Amino acid sequence: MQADTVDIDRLFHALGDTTRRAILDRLCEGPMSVSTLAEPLGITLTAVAQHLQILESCALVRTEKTGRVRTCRIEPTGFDALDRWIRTHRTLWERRLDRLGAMLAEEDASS
Amino acid sequence: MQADTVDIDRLFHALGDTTRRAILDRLCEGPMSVSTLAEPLGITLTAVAQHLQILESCALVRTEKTGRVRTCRIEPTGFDALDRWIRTHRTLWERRLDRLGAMLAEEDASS
DNA sequence: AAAATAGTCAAGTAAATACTTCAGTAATTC
DNA sequence: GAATTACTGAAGTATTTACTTGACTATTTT
Repeated sequence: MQADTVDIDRLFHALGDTTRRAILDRLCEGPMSVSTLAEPLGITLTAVAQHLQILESCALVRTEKTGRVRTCRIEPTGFDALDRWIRTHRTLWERRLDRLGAMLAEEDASS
Repeated sequence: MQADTVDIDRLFHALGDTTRRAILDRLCEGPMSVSTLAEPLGITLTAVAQHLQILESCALVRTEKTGRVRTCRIEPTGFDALDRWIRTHRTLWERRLDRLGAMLAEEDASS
């Protein structure tokens, strides 16, 4: 497993959870504290902090503590990595499907 | 949780596993049987079949049994759903970041 | 300085996940 | 028709995951 693979693993894992996607969606409204973020989620502050650690570990969120308040905001870096993965794989898959299509067309022509 | 959300949950979960991504990558070479697919993975046929069920349940793979052989191939439907999710969210996030940028610019101008 | 607020840390728990083994079944091949 | 091949199904296990509680620290507010 290469270094790059680990990141993609973490990214997909991070995004595979409804609560974490809800946190990301919420952060689209703008930067906010952990408590504010937690309020409508119906889970403990501790749980939210745990989710934030995961989101931060794959560069989907950035947080910064000032005084007693930790402010969270969206970080596009992780998102870019995901986008790159998708683009690469879409290309590979489409190339494959194109080849398949060409093969079928050839079969048709020769029948 | 809406129907759409369930699908995205399953998609990300499916892609968050190294073995399943390896299966997808392998299937770029073309359609192949479960045994052929399993051979270089170093896990049992049963485990591979379980992964395939997951990949099939979110339309990343399509399989078809003829005789005693089940042939697996890539299915772009699930991939399209993922791409849509990414595009939508990229837009939302970028819009937010633009607003932030504008706010910072305004601050600069007024100081 | 006392009380309230915002978050953190450690430990525990229930459920989910990625496997396994072993015993089938159905389709080929010899 | 006997042996082999390709897969399927049920059941079990170790690990991970998403949470919880409760005790703690550090920062504001009063």
